[in-house]
Amino acid sequence: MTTQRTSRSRNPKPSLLLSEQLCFALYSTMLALNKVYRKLLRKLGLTYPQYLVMLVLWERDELMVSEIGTRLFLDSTTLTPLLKRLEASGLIARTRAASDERQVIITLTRQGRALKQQAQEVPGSVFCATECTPEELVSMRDHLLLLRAKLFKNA
Amino acid sequence: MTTQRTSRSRNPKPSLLLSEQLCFALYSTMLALNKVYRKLLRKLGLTYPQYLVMLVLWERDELMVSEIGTRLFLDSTTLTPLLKRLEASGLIARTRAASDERQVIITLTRQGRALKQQAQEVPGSVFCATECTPEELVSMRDHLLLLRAKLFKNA
DNA sequence: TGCTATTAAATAGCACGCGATGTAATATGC
DNA sequence: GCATATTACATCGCGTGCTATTTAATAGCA
Repeated sequence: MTTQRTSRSRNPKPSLLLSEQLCFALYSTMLALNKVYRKLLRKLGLTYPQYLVMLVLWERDELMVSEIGTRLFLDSTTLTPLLKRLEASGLIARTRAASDERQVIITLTRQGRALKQQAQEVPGSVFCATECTPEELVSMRDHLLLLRAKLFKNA
Repeated sequence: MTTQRTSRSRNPKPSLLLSEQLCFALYSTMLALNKVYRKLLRKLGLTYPQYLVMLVLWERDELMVSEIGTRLFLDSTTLTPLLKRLEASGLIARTRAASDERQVIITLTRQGRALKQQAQEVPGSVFCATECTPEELVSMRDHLLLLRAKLFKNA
């Protein structure tokens, strides 16, 4: 048996205690966030990952599958079926690029562009659900982005 | 078109810009974290959610499914098949409680208890992958726990 | 030109995570 | 004591997210 120390003790060491772990805090907060989004996105007919794809396309239309993947840290394995569902919903179109037949270009349909109006209220609703100040949220975001970069580097 | 303001502007308002969003930072950091864990847990034959269940059981053995669920914020829909897989791996046993036949009591097997030794190195490896100071990690964890509580309240 | 390597996306299979629903055991109310 | 409600799990179906593999198109190069 090795000695367990909590991260609150004088000489903190990583432990197997669930309550101590940043990772579980991250994981379970993500579950909570998903719950909030599920409720908000239900009226838009979107899941959270689908919403993320729409956010990307509302910023810049006509992207390759892999370009969307780069922005969202997802690969074609995840995106291909997701994009087919968005296509089936009538929000996007998938067309092979003429210049390079390997590429599938994702384009917003009129309906997909129109959905942006309904989505405008989502960030505000999520903001309210967090009960945080903008400063707190920006601070957490920036710390997370730093952590994300390091985790990807060491993955 | 409504005016978009970034959260860096003087009067911050929640926006549809991906790069601005705490939620995407949380989501994508979770993906990165999962990558790190997958590599570490592969030699233990565990997924991250399975690892979480083992953490709970290593702290306290002989728990009901719903007690594990309460600790991990997961319900029987997720846990039942997961626990069956852990049972198939020989790490836990599932037995109906005599006092209340509705309850399924989860018990560690000898092999499940033994796995704790191999798991001892995991938190340290993850800690290294974060390249953060313990103080930074504790601070992020506590901010996340606060956020989690608020999100569950408003879900 | 023709052969090989690389790239973009898709497919198959597995493991979550959850909403909706079902089932069996226990608790409650009259 | 018996009908009803509640509780604890389980089942079904769907949508990710990933590993391993496949297919088709393009690039590179002798």
